[in-house]
Amino acid sequence: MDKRPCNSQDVEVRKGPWTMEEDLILINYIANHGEGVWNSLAKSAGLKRTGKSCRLRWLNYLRPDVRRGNITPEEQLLIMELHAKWGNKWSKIAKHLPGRTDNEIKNYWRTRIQKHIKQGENMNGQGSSEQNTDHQEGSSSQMALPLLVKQIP
DNA sequence: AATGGCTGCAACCGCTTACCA
DNA sequence: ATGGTAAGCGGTTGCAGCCAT
Repeated sequence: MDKRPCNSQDVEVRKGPWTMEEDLILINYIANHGEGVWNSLAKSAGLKRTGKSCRLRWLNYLRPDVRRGNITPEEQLLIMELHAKWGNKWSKIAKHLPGRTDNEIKNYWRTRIQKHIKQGENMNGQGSSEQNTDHQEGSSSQMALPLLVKQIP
């Protein structure tokens, strides 16, 4: 993948944060034509973005059914249960949380839950090595689960 | 009021998987 | 059966905003 641009016309590829104008172009284009092959979609819509970038933006932010922020305690519990079961299979987990994206769940896990698990482990005085912070921690996250539900507002 | 550190989120990168000719 | 292409996925990074000093 990630081949060179096949013609010299599309030299300019924008990166970084999306502007409101770009968002609108993408939303309108998909509203009129639907999702398709992302690379050609990006071109046809006149966006100077890669198809990959368009897809990510659409799935994680622009889709009408995306719910943002305010992860409920129920969702949090579910995330933890599913993570204990499957590990870092974020997209799989996201499928069980309607309106939530894998990126959001991943971020939520890494920034909040993981931190609390570490704190919990430290409180146990184990000081256990940091190797098991990720998918190996299935068991430890399960143990920390009740603690977390109380701790996270 | 200024500033330095921390946190959380959006977006990118690189690898893997699925599909098609 | 094989090679090429697009999509999907997970990990990582950059940066804006917040908070403590």
